[in-house]
Amino acid sequence: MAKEEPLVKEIVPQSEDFSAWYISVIRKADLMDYAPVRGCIVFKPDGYELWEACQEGLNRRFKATGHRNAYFPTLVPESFFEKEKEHVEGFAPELPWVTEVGDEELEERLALRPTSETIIGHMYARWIKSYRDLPVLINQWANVFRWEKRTLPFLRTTEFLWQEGHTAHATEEEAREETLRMLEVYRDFVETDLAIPVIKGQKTPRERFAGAVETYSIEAMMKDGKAVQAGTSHYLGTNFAQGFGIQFLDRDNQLKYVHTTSWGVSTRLIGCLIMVHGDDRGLALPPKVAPTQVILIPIGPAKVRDQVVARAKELLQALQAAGVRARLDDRDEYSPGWKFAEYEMRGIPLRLELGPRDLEQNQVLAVRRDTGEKLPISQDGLVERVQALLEEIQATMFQKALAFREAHSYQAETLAELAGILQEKTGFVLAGWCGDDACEVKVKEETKATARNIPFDPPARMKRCLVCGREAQHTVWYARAY
RNA sequence: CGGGGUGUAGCGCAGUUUGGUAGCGCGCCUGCUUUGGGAGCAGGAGGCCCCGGGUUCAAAUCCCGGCACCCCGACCA
Repeated sequence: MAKEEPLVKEIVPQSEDFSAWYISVIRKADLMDYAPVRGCIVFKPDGYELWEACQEGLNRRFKATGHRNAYFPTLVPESFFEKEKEHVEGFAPELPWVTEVGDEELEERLALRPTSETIIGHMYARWIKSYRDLPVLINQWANVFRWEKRTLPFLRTTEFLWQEGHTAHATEEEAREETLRMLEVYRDFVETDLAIPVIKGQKTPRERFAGAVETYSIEAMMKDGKAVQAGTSHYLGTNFAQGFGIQFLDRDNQLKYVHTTSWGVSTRLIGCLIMVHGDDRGLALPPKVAPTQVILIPIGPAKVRDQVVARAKELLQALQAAGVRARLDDRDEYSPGWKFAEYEMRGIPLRLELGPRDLEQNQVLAVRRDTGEKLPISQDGLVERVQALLEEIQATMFQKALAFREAHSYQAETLAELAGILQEKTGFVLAGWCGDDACEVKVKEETKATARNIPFDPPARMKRCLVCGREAQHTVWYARAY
Protein backbone atom coordinates (compact mmCIF):
# COMPACT_ATOMS: atom_id res chain seq x y z
CA MET A 1 0.00 0.00 0.00
CA ALA A 2 1.12 3.52 -0.67
CA LYS A 3 2.25 5.46 2.31
CA GLU A 4 -0.14 8.32 2.40
CA GLU A 5 1.85 11.01 4.12
CA PRO A 6 1.14 14.14 2.19
CA LEU A 7 4.42 14.98 0.53
CA VAL A 8 2.84 18.05 -0.94
CA LYS A 9 2.18 20.33 1.99
CA GLU A 10 -0.65 22.25 0.41
CA ILE A 11 -2.81 19.13 0.14
CA VAL A 12 -5.14 18.94 3.10
CA PRO A 13 -5.50 15.33 4.34
CA GLN A 14 -8.81 13.69 3.38
CA SER A 15 -9.49 12.64 6.94
CA GLU A 16 -9.13 16.20 8.18
CA ASP A 17 -11.51 17.93 5.77
CA PHE A 18 -12.64 16.16 2.61
CA SER A 19 -13.95 19.28 0.89
CA ALA A 20 -10.74 21.16 1.54
CA TRP A 21 -8.80 18.14 0.25
CA TYR A 22 -10.83 18.15 -2.97
CA ILE A 23 -10.32 21.85 -3.61
CA SER A 24 -6.62 21.72 -2.79
CA VAL A 25 -6.04 18.74 -5.10
CA ILE A 26 -7.76 20.21 -8.14
CA ARG A 27 -5.92 23.49 -7.69
CA LYS A 28 -2.55 21.95 -6.95
CA ALA A 29 -2.87 19.53 -9.87
CA ASP A 30 -3.75 22.50 -12.06
CA LEU A 31 -6.99 21.02 -13.41
CA MET A 32 -9.03 24.21 -13.27
CA ASP A 33 -9.22 27.82 -12.21
CA TYR A 34 -12.14 29.95 -11.10
CA ALA A 35 -13.58 32.27 -13.73
CA PRO A 36 -14.86 35.81 -13.01
CA VAL A 37 -18.55 34.80 -13.00
CA ARG A 38 -19.79 32.95 -9.97
CA GLY A 39 -19.96 29.21 -10.34
CA CYS A 40 -18.03 29.21 -13.59
CA ILE A 41 -14.67 27.52 -13.99
CA VAL A 42 -11.94 27.30 -16.58
CA PHE A 43 -10.96 23.76 -17.52
CA LYS A 44 -7.20 24.04 -17.76
CA PRO A 45 -5.37 21.68 -20.14
CA ASP A 46 -4.71 19.00 -17.51
CA GLY A 47 -8.39 19.00 -16.56
CA TYR A 48 -9.70 19.32 -20.09
CA GLU A 49 -7.64 16.36 -21.27
CA LEU A 50 -9.52 14.20 -18.79
CA TRP A 51 -12.72 15.32 -20.47
CA GLU A 52 -11.23 14.57 -23.88
CA ALA A 53 -10.44 11.06 -22.66
CA CYS A 54 -14.08 10.67 -21.64
CA GLN A 55 -15.18 11.93 -25.04
CA GLU A 56 -13.00 9.40 -26.82
CA GLY A 57 -14.18 6.47 -24.72
CA LEU A 58 -17.82 7.45 -25.12
CA ASN A 59 -17.73 8.42 -28.79
CA ARG A 60 -16.30 5.01 -29.62
CA ARG A 61 -19.19 3.34 -27.79
CA PHE A 62 -21.87 5.68 -29.13
CA LYS A 63 -20.78 5.06 -32.69
CA ALA A 64 -20.63 1.32 -32.10
CA THR A 65 -24.30 1.47 -31.10
CA GLY A 66 -25.27 3.38 -34.25
CA HIS A 67 -25.31 6.97 -32.98
CA ARG A 68 -23.99 10.02 -34.82
CA ASN A 69 -22.91 13.39 -33.44
CA ALA A 70 -24.63 16.66 -34.35
CA TYR A 71 -24.84 20.12 -32.86
CA PHE A 72 -27.87 22.24 -31.94
CA PRO A 73 -27.81 25.92 -30.87
CA THR A 74 -27.33 27.22 -27.34
CA LEU A 75 -30.21 29.72 -27.54
CA VAL A 76 -33.74 28.43 -27.03
CA PRO A 77 -36.87 30.58 -27.56
CA GLU A 78 -38.96 31.02 -24.43
CA SER A 79 -42.07 29.59 -26.08
CA PHE A 80 -40.35 26.21 -26.45
CA PHE A 81 -40.29 25.72 -22.72
CA GLU A 82 -44.03 26.03 -22.47
CA LYS A 83 -44.66 23.00 -24.63
CA GLU A 84 -43.85 20.49 -21.90
CA LYS A 85 -45.31 21.57 -18.58
CA GLU A 86 -43.27 19.47 -16.15
CA HIS A 87 -40.13 20.30 -18.05
CA VAL A 88 -40.57 24.06 -17.75
CA GLU A 89 -41.43 23.82 -14.07
CA GLY A 90 -38.33 21.74 -13.45
CA PHE A 91 -35.93 24.19 -15.02
CA ALA A 92 -37.57 27.62 -14.67
CA PRO A 93 -35.68 28.70 -11.52
CA GLU A 94 -32.24 28.13 -12.97
CA LEU A 95 -32.56 29.49 -16.51
CA PRO A 96 -30.45 32.46 -17.63
CA TRP A 97 -32.11 34.65 -20.27
CA VAL A 98 -30.97 36.77 -23.19
CA THR A 99 -33.42 39.67 -23.28
CA GLU A 100 -31.79 42.29 -25.45
CA VAL A 101 -29.33 42.75 -28.27
CA GLY A 102 -27.39 45.97 -28.31
CA ASP A 103 -29.91 48.38 -26.84
CA GLU A 104 -32.96 46.77 -28.43
CA GLU A 105 -35.18 44.46 -26.50
CA LEU A 106 -35.90 41.09 -28.13
CA GLU A 107 -39.48 40.25 -29.08
CA GLU A 108 -39.06 36.89 -27.42
CA ARG A 109 -36.64 36.07 -24.65
CA LEU A 110 -34.02 33.41 -25.39
CA ALA A 111 -32.86 30.96 -22.76
CA LEU A 112 -29.34 29.60 -22.53
CA ARG A 113 -30.20 25.90 -22.77
CA PRO A 114 -30.19 23.86 -19.57
CA THR A 115 -30.58 20.78 -21.82
CA SER A 116 -31.76 20.44 -25.41
CA GLU A 117 -34.95 18.35 -25.36
CA THR A 118 -37.08 21.26 -26.53
CA ILE A 119 -35.01 22.51 -29.44
CA ILE A 120 -34.27 18.99 -30.56
CA GLY A 121 -37.95 18.11 -30.29
CA HIS A 122 -38.73 21.06 -32.54
CA MET A 123 -36.23 19.93 -35.15
CA TYR A 124 -37.24 16.28 -34.99
CA ALA A 125 -40.81 17.33 -35.79
CA ARG A 126 -39.53 18.71 -39.08
CA TRP A 127 -37.32 15.74 -39.90
CA ILE A 128 -39.58 12.84 -39.08
CA LYS A 129 -42.51 12.07 -41.39
CA SER A 130 -42.50 8.32 -41.91
CA TYR A 131 -41.62 5.15 -40.03
CA ARG A 132 -38.84 4.94 -42.62
CA ASP A 133 -37.20 8.00 -40.96
CA LEU A 134 -36.91 6.12 -37.67
CA PRO A 135 -35.08 5.56 -35.47
CA VAL A 136 -33.21 8.87 -35.18
CA LEU A 137 -30.06 8.30 -33.13
CA ILE A 138 -28.23 11.55 -32.42
CA ASN A 139 -25.78 12.67 -29.77
CA GLN A 140 -24.39 16.12 -29.12
CA TRP A 141 -21.40 17.38 -27.16
CA ALA A 142 -22.34 20.73 -25.72
CA ASN A 143 -22.14 23.31 -22.98
CA VAL A 144 -25.28 23.86 -20.89
CA PHE A 145 -26.27 26.37 -18.21
CA ARG A 146 -27.99 25.86 -14.87
CA TRP A 147 -27.91 28.67 -12.37
CA GLU A 148 -27.61 26.49 -9.28
CA LYS A 149 -27.48 28.19 -5.91
CA ARG A 150 -24.54 26.19 -4.75
CA THR A 151 -21.62 25.29 -6.97
CA LEU A 152 -18.61 23.03 -6.68
CA PRO A 153 -15.88 22.70 -9.32
CA PHE A 154 -16.63 19.88 -11.79
CA LEU A 155 -19.55 18.52 -9.75
CA ARG A 156 -21.95 21.40 -10.12
CA THR A 157 -21.05 24.51 -12.09
CA THR A 158 -23.15 27.24 -13.66
CA GLU A 159 -21.98 26.36 -17.15
CA PHE A 160 -20.78 22.84 -17.77
CA LEU A 161 -19.82 20.49 -20.56
CA TRP A 162 -21.71 17.33 -21.24
CA GLN A 163 -23.00 14.98 -23.84
CA GLU A 164 -26.69 14.50 -24.48
CA GLY A 165 -28.07 11.72 -26.62
CA HIS A 166 -31.54 12.20 -28.13
CA THR A 167 -33.28 9.40 -29.94
CA ALA A 168 -36.70 8.92 -31.49
CA HIS A 169 -38.36 5.55 -32.08
CA ALA A 170 -41.48 4.10 -33.63
CA THR A 171 -42.43 2.02 -30.62
CA GLU A 172 -42.35 2.20 -26.85
CA GLU A 173 -40.57 -1.12 -26.69
CA GLU A 174 -37.73 0.05 -28.90
CA ALA A 175 -37.34 3.33 -27.00
CA ARG A 176 -37.26 1.54 -23.66
CA GLU A 177 -34.60 -0.81 -25.02
CA GLU A 178 -32.55 2.17 -26.14
CA THR A 179 -32.83 3.76 -22.70
CA LEU A 180 -31.40 0.68 -21.02
CA ARG A 181 -28.82 0.07 -23.77
CA MET A 182 -27.30 3.50 -23.17
CA LEU A 183 -27.38 3.07 -19.41
CA GLU A 184 -25.31 -0.06 -19.97
CA VAL A 185 -22.94 1.87 -22.26
CA TYR A 186 -22.39 4.30 -19.37
CA ARG A 187 -21.81 1.51 -16.88
CA ASP A 188 -19.30 -0.11 -19.21
CA PHE A 189 -17.42 3.13 -19.84
CA VAL A 190 -17.33 4.27 -16.22
CA GLU A 191 -16.33 0.88 -14.84
CA THR A 192 -13.95 -0.19 -17.62
CA ASP A 193 -12.24 3.11 -18.42
CA LEU A 194 -12.66 5.23 -15.30
CA ALA A 195 -12.33 2.23 -12.95
CA ILE A 196 -15.28 3.49 -10.94
CA PRO A 197 -17.81 0.86 -9.84
CA VAL A 198 -21.40 2.00 -10.26
CA ILE A 199 -24.87 0.90 -9.26
CA LYS A 200 -27.36 0.68 -12.08
CA GLY A 201 -30.94 1.34 -11.16
CA GLN A 202 -34.17 3.22 -11.61
CA LYS A 203 -34.88 6.60 -10.08
CA THR A 204 -37.89 7.08 -7.83
CA PRO A 205 -40.66 9.30 -9.28
CA ARG A 206 -39.50 12.14 -7.02
CA GLU A 207 -35.97 12.04 -8.46
CA ARG A 208 -37.11 11.67 -12.04
CA PHE A 209 -36.05 14.05 -14.80
CA ALA A 210 -38.59 16.81 -15.49
CA GLY A 211 -40.77 15.47 -18.30
CA ALA A 212 -39.58 11.85 -18.25
CA VAL A 213 -41.69 8.72 -17.89
CA GLU A 214 -38.80 6.79 -16.40
CA THR A 215 -35.32 7.86 -15.32
CA TYR A 216 -32.44 5.46 -14.75
CA SER A 217 -29.05 6.23 -13.28
CA ILE A 218 -25.64 4.91 -12.43
CA GLU A 219 -24.54 5.94 -8.95
CA ALA A 220 -20.98 6.03 -7.64
CA MET A 221 -19.60 6.30 -4.11
CA MET A 222 -16.99 8.94 -3.35
CA LYS A 223 -14.28 8.42 -0.71
CA ASP A 224 -16.26 10.44 1.80
CA GLY A 225 -19.16 8.00 1.40
CA LYS A 226 -21.37 10.41 -0.51
CA ALA A 227 -23.07 9.47 -3.77
CA VAL A 228 -22.74 11.07 -7.16
CA GLN A 229 -25.11 10.41 -10.01
CA ALA A 230 -22.56 9.61 -12.68
CA GLY A 231 -24.95 9.26 -15.59
CA THR A 232 -28.64 9.18 -16.43
CA SER A 233 -30.83 7.76 -19.15
CA HIS A 234 -34.48 8.69 -19.66
CA TYR A 235 -37.43 7.13 -21.39
CA LEU A 236 -39.51 10.19 -22.29
CA GLY A 237 -42.54 8.35 -23.68
CA THR A 238 -44.49 10.54 -26.09
CA ASN A 239 -44.36 13.58 -23.76
CA PHE A 240 -42.04 15.63 -25.91
CA ALA A 241 -43.45 14.17 -29.14
CA GLN A 242 -46.87 15.54 -28.14
CA GLY A 243 -45.46 18.88 -27.02
CA PHE A 244 -43.59 19.39 -30.29
CA GLY A 245 -45.80 17.44 -32.68
CA ILE A 246 -43.28 14.77 -33.62
CA GLN A 247 -45.51 12.41 -35.62
CA PHE A 248 -44.92 9.79 -38.26
CA LEU A 249 -47.04 7.75 -40.59
CA ASP A 250 -46.61 4.10 -39.64
CA ARG A 251 -46.80 0.99 -41.81
CA ASP A 252 -50.49 0.73 -40.99
CA ASN A 253 -51.06 4.23 -42.42
CA GLN A 254 -51.83 5.58 -38.95
CA LEU A 255 -50.35 8.89 -37.70
CA LYS A 256 -48.49 8.19 -34.46
CA TYR A 257 -46.31 10.02 -31.95
CA VAL A 258 -42.68 8.92 -31.67
CA HIS A 259 -41.24 7.64 -28.42
CA THR A 260 -38.11 9.53 -27.40
CA THR A 261 -35.18 8.98 -25.07
CA SER A 262 -32.40 11.18 -23.76
CA TRP A 263 -29.27 10.30 -21.86
CA GLY A 264 -26.28 12.22 -20.59
CA VAL A 265 -23.05 12.36 -18.68
CA SER A 266 -21.14 15.50 -17.80
CA THR A 267 -17.81 16.86 -16.64
CA ARG A 268 -19.02 15.76 -13.25
CA LEU A 269 -17.29 12.49 -14.18
CA ILE A 270 -14.00 14.32 -13.65
CA GLY A 271 -15.07 15.14 -10.10
CA CYS A 272 -15.93 11.47 -9.56
CA LEU A 273 -12.56 10.39 -10.87
CA ILE A 274 -10.82 12.64 -8.37
CA MET A 275 -12.98 11.75 -5.38
CA VAL A 276 -12.99 8.00 -6.01
CA HIS A 277 -9.30 7.41 -6.66
CA GLY A 278 -7.49 10.38 -5.08
CA ASP A 279 -5.61 10.17 -1.79
CA ASP A 280 -3.50 12.36 0.48
CA ARG A 281 -0.76 12.43 -2.13
CA GLY A 282 -3.10 13.91 -4.70
CA LEU A 283 -4.74 12.61 -7.84
CA ALA A 284 -4.61 9.01 -8.99
CA LEU A 285 -5.64 8.42 -12.59
CA PRO A 286 -6.63 5.10 -14.13
CA PRO A 287 -4.24 4.26 -17.01
CA LYS A 288 -6.99 4.03 -19.62
CA VAL A 289 -7.89 7.71 -19.31
CA ALA A 290 -4.63 9.17 -17.93
CA PRO A 291 -3.36 11.72 -20.47
CA THR A 292 0.14 10.63 -19.45
CA GLN A 293 0.40 6.98 -18.43
CA VAL A 294 4.13 6.70 -17.79
CA ILE A 295 6.64 9.30 -16.65
CA LEU A 296 10.32 8.57 -17.15
CA ILE A 297 12.70 10.22 -14.70
CA PRO A 298 16.45 10.14 -15.28
CA ILE A 299 18.63 10.26 -12.19
CA GLY A 300 22.27 10.89 -11.60
CA PRO A 301 25.10 13.40 -11.30
CA ALA A 302 26.37 15.43 -14.23
CA LYS A 303 29.06 13.02 -15.37
CA VAL A 304 26.64 10.20 -16.13
CA ARG A 305 23.69 12.37 -17.06
CA ASP A 306 24.10 12.41 -20.80
CA GLN A 307 24.41 8.67 -20.85
CA VAL A 308 21.34 8.18 -18.67
CA VAL A 309 19.23 10.63 -20.64
CA ALA A 310 20.28 9.10 -23.93
CA ARG A 311 19.12 5.68 -22.77
CA ALA A 312 15.93 7.16 -21.32
CA LYS A 313 15.13 8.66 -24.71
CA GLU A 314 15.52 5.28 -26.36
CA LEU A 315 13.18 3.69 -23.88
CA LEU A 316 10.73 6.55 -24.31
CA GLN A 317 10.63 6.05 -28.06
CA ALA A 318 10.08 2.34 -27.69
CA LEU A 319 7.15 2.96 -25.35
CA GLN A 320 5.61 5.64 -27.55
CA ALA A 321 6.02 3.51 -30.65
CA ALA A 322 3.97 0.83 -28.89
CA GLY A 323 1.20 3.32 -28.16
CA VAL A 324 2.02 3.94 -24.50
CA ARG A 325 1.40 7.57 -23.52
CA ALA A 326 4.84 8.13 -22.01
CA ARG A 327 6.78 11.30 -21.27
CA LEU A 328 10.32 12.01 -20.21
CA ASP A 329 11.11 14.68 -17.64
CA ASP A 330 14.79 15.42 -18.11
CA ARG A 331 14.66 18.91 -16.69
CA ASP A 332 17.77 19.57 -14.71
CA GLU A 333 16.35 22.24 -12.47
CA TYR A 334 14.21 19.87 -10.41
CA SER A 335 15.57 17.13 -8.21
CA PRO A 336 14.41 13.54 -8.70
CA GLY A 337 12.64 13.61 -5.34
CA TRP A 338 10.73 16.70 -6.35
CA LYS A 339 9.61 15.01 -9.55
CA PHE A 340 8.50 11.88 -7.70
CA ALA A 341 6.18 13.91 -5.49
CA GLU A 342 5.00 16.06 -8.38
CA TYR A 343 3.91 13.23 -10.65
CA GLU A 344 2.29 11.33 -7.81
CA MET A 345 0.32 14.47 -7.03
CA ARG A 346 -0.75 14.68 -10.67
CA GLY A 347 -1.85 11.08 -10.61
CA ILE A 348 0.44 9.59 -13.28
CA PRO A 349 -0.17 5.81 -13.01
CA LEU A 350 3.39 4.60 -13.48
CA ARG A 351 6.81 6.12 -12.89
CA LEU A 352 10.00 4.72 -14.36
CA GLU A 353 13.25 5.74 -12.68
CA LEU A 354 16.48 5.34 -14.60
CA GLY A 355 19.86 5.96 -12.94
CA PRO A 356 23.49 4.82 -13.20
CA ARG A 357 22.82 1.68 -11.17
CA ASP A 358 19.96 0.77 -13.48
CA LEU A 359 22.16 1.24 -16.53
CA GLU A 360 24.71 -1.16 -15.08
CA GLN A 361 22.06 -3.75 -14.37
CA ASN A 362 20.08 -3.21 -17.58
CA GLN A 363 16.93 -2.39 -15.61
CA VAL A 364 14.58 0.43 -14.64
CA LEU A 365 12.77 0.95 -11.35
CA ALA A 366 9.01 1.06 -11.85
CA VAL A 367 6.84 2.65 -9.15
CA ARG A 368 3.07 2.21 -9.13
CA ARG A 369 0.92 5.20 -8.17
CA ASP A 370 -1.92 3.00 -6.94
CA THR A 371 0.05 0.83 -4.51
CA GLY A 372 3.40 2.60 -4.13
CA GLU A 373 5.12 -0.70 -5.02
CA LYS A 374 8.67 -0.40 -6.38
CA LEU A 375 9.50 -3.00 -9.02
CA PRO A 376 12.88 -3.36 -10.73
CA ILE A 377 12.19 -4.49 -14.28
CA SER A 378 14.53 -5.48 -17.07
CA GLN A 379 15.05 -3.12 -20.00
CA ASP A 380 14.61 -6.14 -22.25
CA GLY A 381 10.90 -6.56 -22.83
CA LEU A 382 10.23 -3.27 -21.07
CA VAL A 383 7.33 -2.31 -23.32
CA GLU A 384 5.40 -5.53 -22.73
CA ARG A 385 6.04 -5.37 -18.98
CA VAL A 386 4.87 -1.75 -18.82
CA GLN A 387 1.71 -2.55 -20.77
CA ALA A 388 0.97 -5.43 -18.43
CA LEU A 389 1.60 -3.22 -15.41
CA LEU A 390 -0.78 -0.55 -16.71
CA GLU A 391 -3.48 -3.17 -17.08
CA GLU A 392 -2.81 -4.41 -13.56
CA ILE A 393 -3.03 -0.88 -12.19
CA GLN A 394 -6.33 -0.34 -14.00
CA ALA A 395 -7.74 -3.56 -12.52
CA THR A 396 -6.40 -2.88 -9.04
CA MET A 397 -7.86 0.61 -8.96
CA PHE A 398 -11.29 -0.74 -9.86
CA GLN A 399 -11.04 -3.50 -7.25
CA LYS A 400 -9.93 -1.03 -4.59
CA ALA A 401 -12.84 1.29 -5.34
CA LEU A 402 -15.25 -1.65 -5.31
CA ALA A 403 -13.88 -2.92 -2.00
CA PHE A 404 -14.25 0.58 -0.56
CA ARG A 405 -17.87 0.79 -1.66
CA GLU A 406 -18.67 -2.61 -0.23
CA ALA A 407 -16.99 -1.76 3.05
CA HIS A 408 -19.22 1.32 3.26
CA SER A 409 -22.53 -0.28 2.30
CA TYR A 410 -25.10 -1.15 4.93
CA GLN A 411 -28.66 -2.33 5.33
CA ALA A 412 -31.36 -0.81 7.50
CA GLU A 413 -34.77 -2.14 8.56
CA THR A 414 -36.00 1.08 10.13
CA LEU A 415 -35.58 4.81 9.74
CA ALA A 416 -33.92 5.00 13.16
CA GLU A 417 -31.41 2.40 12.06
CA LEU A 418 -30.67 4.32 8.87
CA ALA A 419 -30.25 7.56 10.79
CA GLY A 420 -27.95 5.82 13.25
CA ILE A 421 -25.75 4.41 10.51
CA LEU A 422 -25.42 7.76 8.76
CA GLN A 423 -24.65 9.52 12.00
CA GLU A 424 -21.67 7.31 12.78
CA LYS A 425 -20.49 6.35 9.33
CA THR A 426 -20.73 7.47 5.76
CA GLY A 427 -21.86 5.37 2.88
CA PHE A 428 -24.83 3.77 1.15
CA VAL A 429 -27.72 2.17 2.99
CA LEU A 430 -30.01 -0.41 1.44
CA ALA A 431 -33.60 -0.31 2.68
CA GLY A 432 -37.15 -1.26 1.74
CA TRP A 433 -39.66 1.27 0.41
CA CYS A 434 -43.41 0.96 0.13
CA GLY A 435 -43.52 3.24 -2.91
CA ASP A 436 -45.23 6.11 -1.10
CA ASP A 437 -43.72 9.53 -1.76
CA ALA A 438 -44.38 10.62 1.84
CA CYS A 439 -42.07 7.92 3.16
CA GLU A 440 -39.30 8.97 0.80
CA VAL A 441 -39.66 12.60 1.88
CA LYS A 442 -39.55 11.56 5.51
CA VAL A 443 -36.19 9.84 5.02
CA LYS A 444 -34.77 12.99 3.47
CA GLU A 445 -36.12 15.24 6.21
CA GLU A 446 -34.79 13.09 9.02
CA THR A 447 -31.44 12.01 7.62
CA LYS A 448 -30.55 14.25 4.65
CA ALA A 449 -30.12 11.03 2.67
CA THR A 450 -32.01 10.72 -0.62
CA ALA A 451 -33.12 7.71 -2.60
CA ARG A 452 -30.24 7.22 -5.05
CA ASN A 453 -31.93 4.55 -7.07
CA ILE A 454 -33.79 1.26 -7.09
CA PRO A 455 -30.97 -1.10 -8.06
CA PHE A 456 -31.52 -3.68 -10.79
CA ASP A 457 -29.37 -6.10 -8.90
CA PRO A 458 -29.58 -5.44 -5.15
CA PRO A 459 -27.43 -7.48 -2.73
CA ALA A 460 -30.62 -8.26 -0.77
CA ARG A 461 -34.38 -7.81 -1.11
CA MET A 462 -35.70 -5.76 1.79
CA LYS A 463 -39.13 -6.83 3.01
CA ARG A 464 -40.58 -3.81 4.81
CA CYS A 465 -40.65 -0.06 4.17
CA LEU A 466 -38.19 1.45 6.58
CA VAL A 467 -40.50 4.34 7.38
CA CYS A 468 -44.03 2.95 7.64
CA GLY A 469 -43.29 -0.77 8.04
CA ARG A 470 -45.70 -1.80 5.30
CA GLU A 471 -44.66 -4.37 2.75
CA ALA A 472 -41.82 -3.07 0.60
CA GLN A 473 -42.51 -2.68 -3.11
CA HIS A 474 -38.91 -1.75 -3.85
CA THR A 475 -35.42 -2.05 -2.44
CA VAL A 476 -33.65 1.31 -2.54
CA TRP A 477 -30.12 2.62 -2.03
CA TYR A 478 -30.19 5.69 0.23
CA ALA A 479 -27.23 8.03 0.63
CA ARG A 480 -26.25 11.61 1.07
CA ALA A 481 -25.40 12.94 -2.34
CA TYR A 482 -23.51 15.70 -4.10
C1' C B 1 -31.53 32.61 -1.26
C1' G B 2 -30.56 32.42 4.62
C1' G B 3 -26.47 31.54 8.55
C1' G B 4 -21.11 31.36 9.30
C1' G B 5 -16.05 32.06 7.46
C1' U B 6 -12.38 33.98 4.06
C1' G B 7 -10.28 37.72 0.45
C1' U B 8 -2.82 41.03 1.67
C1' A B 9 3.28 39.01 -3.99
C1' G B 10 2.32 33.04 -8.25
C1' C B 11 0.80 29.64 -3.69
C1' G B 12 0.09 29.29 1.80
C1' C B 13 -0.36 32.88 5.53
C1' A B 14 0.86 37.05 9.52
C1' G B 15 -0.36 42.15 10.09
C1' U B 16 -6.66 44.58 11.10
C1' U B 17 -8.47 44.41 17.99
C1' U B 18 -5.52 49.89 19.31
C1' G B 19 -5.21 53.98 11.74
C1' G B 20 1.17 56.11 10.85
C1' U B 21 7.60 53.05 6.07
C1' A B 22 3.42 46.23 3.79
C1' G B 23 5.93 41.40 6.17
C1' C B 24 7.11 35.76 6.59
C1' G B 25 7.56 30.73 4.32
C1' C B 26 7.45 28.36 -0.32
C1' G B 27 7.81 29.46 -5.44
C1' C B 28 10.27 32.86 -9.25
C1' C B 29 15.21 35.27 -11.35
C1' U B 30 21.10 35.21 -11.27
C1' G B 31 25.48 32.54 -9.88
C1' C B 32 28.07 28.40 -7.79
C1' U B 33 27.63 23.64 -5.63
C1' U B 34 24.10 19.43 -6.12
C1' U B 35 20.95 14.92 -8.24
C1' G B 36 18.01 7.13 -6.04
C1' G B 37 11.74 10.68 -2.07
C1' G B 38 9.93 18.06 -2.79
C1' A B 39 18.74 19.82 -2.35
C1' G B 40 22.39 23.88 -0.19
C1' C B 41 24.63 28.73 0.00
C1' A B 42 24.82 33.84 -1.73
C1' G B 43 22.48 37.79 -4.19
C1' G B 44 17.86 39.70 -6.48
C1' A B 45 12.87 40.76 -8.57
C1' G B 46 7.90 40.86 -7.45
C1' G B 47 2.03 44.48 -4.08
C1' C B 48 -4.54 48.60 -7.60
C1' C B 49 -3.66 44.90 0.51
C1' C B 50 -11.02 41.85 -3.79
C1' C B 51 -13.97 46.23 -5.92
C1' G B 52 -16.66 51.12 -5.13
C1' G B 53 -17.84 54.98 -1.90
C1' G B 54 -17.14 57.47 2.98
C1' U B 55 -14.51 59.22 7.73
C1' U B 56 -9.45 61.18 8.61
C1' C B 57 -3.66 65.24 8.17
C1' A B 58 -3.16 59.86 7.23
C1' A B 59 -6.93 53.61 5.79
C1' A B 60 -4.73 46.74 4.50
C1' U B 61 -6.66 48.45 9.38
C1' C B 62 -12.59 52.29 10.99
C1' C B 63 -17.87 52.98 8.49
C1' C B 64 -21.44 51.94 4.25
C1' G B 65 -22.37 49.23 -0.26
C1' G B 66 -21.00 45.43 -3.69
C1' C B 67 -18.34 40.97 -5.77
C1' A B 68 -15.97 36.21 -5.42
C1' C B 69 -14.59 31.70 -2.99
C1' C B 70 -15.23 27.93 1.14
C1' C B 71 -18.52 25.50 4.93
C1' C B 72 -23.69 24.57 6.80
C1' G B 73 -28.87 24.88 5.30
C1' A B 74 -32.96 25.65 1.59
C1' C B 75 -33.03 24.69 -3.80
C1' C B 76 -31.24 21.12 -7.48
C1' A B 77 -31.34 15.26 -14.00
